[in-house]
Amino acid sequence: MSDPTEDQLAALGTAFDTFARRYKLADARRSERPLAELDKAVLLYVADHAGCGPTDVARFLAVPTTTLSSATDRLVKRGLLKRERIEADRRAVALSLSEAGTAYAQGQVETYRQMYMLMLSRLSAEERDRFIAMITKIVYNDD
Amino acid sequence: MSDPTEDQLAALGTAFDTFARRYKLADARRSERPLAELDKAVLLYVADHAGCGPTDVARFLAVPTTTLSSATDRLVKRGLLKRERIEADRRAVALSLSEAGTAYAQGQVETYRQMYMLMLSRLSAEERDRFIAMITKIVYNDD
DNA sequence: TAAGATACAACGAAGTTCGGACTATTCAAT
DNA sequence: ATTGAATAGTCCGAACTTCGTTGTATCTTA
Repeated sequence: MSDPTEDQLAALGTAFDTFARRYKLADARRSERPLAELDKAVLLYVADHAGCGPTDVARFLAVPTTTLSSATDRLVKRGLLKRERIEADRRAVALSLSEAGTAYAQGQVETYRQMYMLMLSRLSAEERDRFIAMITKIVYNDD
Repeated sequence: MSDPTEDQLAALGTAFDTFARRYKLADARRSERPLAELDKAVLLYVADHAGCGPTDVARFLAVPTTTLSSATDRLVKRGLLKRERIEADRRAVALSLSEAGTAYAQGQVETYRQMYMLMLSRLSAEERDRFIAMITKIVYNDD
């Protein structure tokens, strides 16, 4: 298969660039100091992996464990995250969201949902499926 | 036109999520301490807008001017950016890239180019055009 | 020509990242 | 059983970044 043309590459570049600046989504909880980017990522990850350990999260997000420790500290301090020692391995800690953390995560997810909605609404019904299929291919079929 | 389905929204969400983690591109100049995200953005902007002022950049990137001042400071200190008083308005400063800055920017652009290349290479020739058309529609036709 | 708007920079407080050192456990191999 | 190595996490502190406040020229305009 022939290579993409320079025009295509350039077009994709400007599109992504604009994209990134445009869809810099706002925080759920306003008023309070917004969470650090990392903290939000941690929250979202734990939302889908209740009981996981800090190391799991650190590996997934590709940050040093000490950095992740800071993040969980902040989240616990804010009452969004729970840290519990577990029986099976007493060195380990199990992370899970508190009531408030769950609410925050849901708000965040909802915000994303609306953003995606807005994006897809620009495409026709058939285009939507095609677009999703393509971006999925790009994301997952990469060596 | 009917709304996107929940399935579509969910699929797009996971795709983007993975996308963001996967394509966290490395820095051009390794070895030295990597530039802050903001600094890279500034460099890329100035590369395309030689002679612009700090305020322009700040507005474009949506950060406070003081923050941008810090960024230009760092860049100047590293020898990547030049700051020059201009005649027309002596309060103003004209930003432009130094030799090294230009090299850095080019390296960065090249890295992006390769990333886009990798992405598009996953699609067939016709898909590429369609994909670019769609993402462009999404990015630019948004209220 | 004085009052106000502009373009920036200096300073400093508050926060984030992450390497190094340290504690508590668990595992593995005598 | 015992001990030496790996593991899970945390604590500490240095180096950075962000951004509000304050201050300084320099236009602008009434």
